Amino acid sequence: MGLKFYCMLSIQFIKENTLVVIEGLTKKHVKDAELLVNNAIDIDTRRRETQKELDDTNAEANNNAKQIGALMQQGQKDAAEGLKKATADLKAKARQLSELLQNYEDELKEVLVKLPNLPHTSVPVGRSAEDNLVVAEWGSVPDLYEGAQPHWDLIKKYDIVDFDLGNKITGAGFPVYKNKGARLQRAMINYFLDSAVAAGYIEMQPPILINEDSGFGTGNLPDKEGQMYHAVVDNYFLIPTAEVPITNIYRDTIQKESDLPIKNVAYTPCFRREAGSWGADVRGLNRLHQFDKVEIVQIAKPEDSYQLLEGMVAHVRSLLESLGLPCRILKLCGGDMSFTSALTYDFEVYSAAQKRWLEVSSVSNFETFQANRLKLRYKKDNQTHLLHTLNGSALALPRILAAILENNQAVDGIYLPKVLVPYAGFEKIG
RNA sequence: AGAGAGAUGGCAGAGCGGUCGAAUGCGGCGGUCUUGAAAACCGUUGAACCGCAAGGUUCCGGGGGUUCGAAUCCCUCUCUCUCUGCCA
Repeated sequence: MGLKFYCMLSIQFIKENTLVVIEGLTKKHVKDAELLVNNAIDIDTRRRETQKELDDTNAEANNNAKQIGALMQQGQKDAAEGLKKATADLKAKARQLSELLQNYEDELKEVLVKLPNLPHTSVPVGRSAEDNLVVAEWGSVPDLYEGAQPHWDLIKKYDIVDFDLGNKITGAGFPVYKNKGARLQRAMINYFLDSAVAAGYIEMQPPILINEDSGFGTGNLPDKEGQMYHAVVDNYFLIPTAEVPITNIYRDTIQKESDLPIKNVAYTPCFRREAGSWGADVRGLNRLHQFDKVEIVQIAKPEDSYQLLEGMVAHVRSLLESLGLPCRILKLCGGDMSFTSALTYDFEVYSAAQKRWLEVSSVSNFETFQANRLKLRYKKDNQTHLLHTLNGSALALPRILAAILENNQAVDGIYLPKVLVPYAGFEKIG
């Protein structure tokens, strides 16, 4: 009992905004949205009726128990015995009702868990990546010299990332960064962290293994179980992103209004099994099982969250501009958005030698979808309300590295973006 | 890893099986006093669910059990602390 729901959209919201919900779900291409929603409301009605009946039964039993206590003290044993019997019957009835209630709750949860978050009204209609909206684009693709190479050749040429060694130690998708490759990576981590701190984010260093409760909190369990590495002996999971431990810091809390918004930044390695997503065009640093990422997270009052989302977009944009990479921002359409997101901007850099856009950041507002699971709330006018959670990469490292290597290559070596030189301690690879 | 102790409201800390959602202290909020502040004094102060409301139900680490009745008794799990061992 109590709050055992791990559902995402709250049933109250669905009841009060049925049409909006159906419309939103349809935009996300949920099949039979109307049927699912009506079914949920139906189950909830029965659930509430059962709960009322159970509460009444319990109230009566409690009342009896009090009377029995009083009778015993007065020494009226016979009267007490009679009441005891009646109360035992009530208990049996309550047991049945609470089983029934549990059934309804499970049934409801089963339906609700299948419903994704509703898209923000500004989300473009569409089914796939093709329908995403380009909302900004800047920088120009460099003219590469004759004989320019894709990054998977460059890393061999300059001996800065070694996949064979990673294979030997672990397996595919676990590269070893060497020499200036390792130093450049470290430089980027520090640069990204410092930039976020300068923008008002509080830096955190969370655990990179999480327990089951945390996995449920951010919605990575049970759905994406197969995507996380699992340390079976202790039943811990390796994080797929810093979002998971950072957001879970605030699980099951009631925040003070004056502490909002909360802004955190964290660097962590990220681990993804990427089961089933290995394709022909996945080469080199484009997709890895372990990679480094700096993540920004905000927890905000509902009325502020979209403005703060724009602030996060601006922050990521300024990072990318400072690196001098050609870049574009996409507003994802309903069909391409994640299950949990209400609005997502993807950032892509153009990697000149492989002639491809690479996603390097994804900035999202989840509104109350995660907060509902997390029980993350704040108090206003003596009432508790769910908060909004937002996060974004700022930035994911390997693809940035790939783009820098490819775009900045010259006959005599690879030149680092100027902002990274003081961090790296060198200005050229090769 | 071995031995012992413990888990109660924002924190600290009480709680003979019935009158305990829980004493007390601190903190928070509101007020009196004050030119203002402090002090002092008064009041207020957990969460979820059902209900228009009155009110009701549930929650004292998690799960299960005994009982008419459990924060209080029993079982189990998890976690924390102290001592011993081991080790970045």
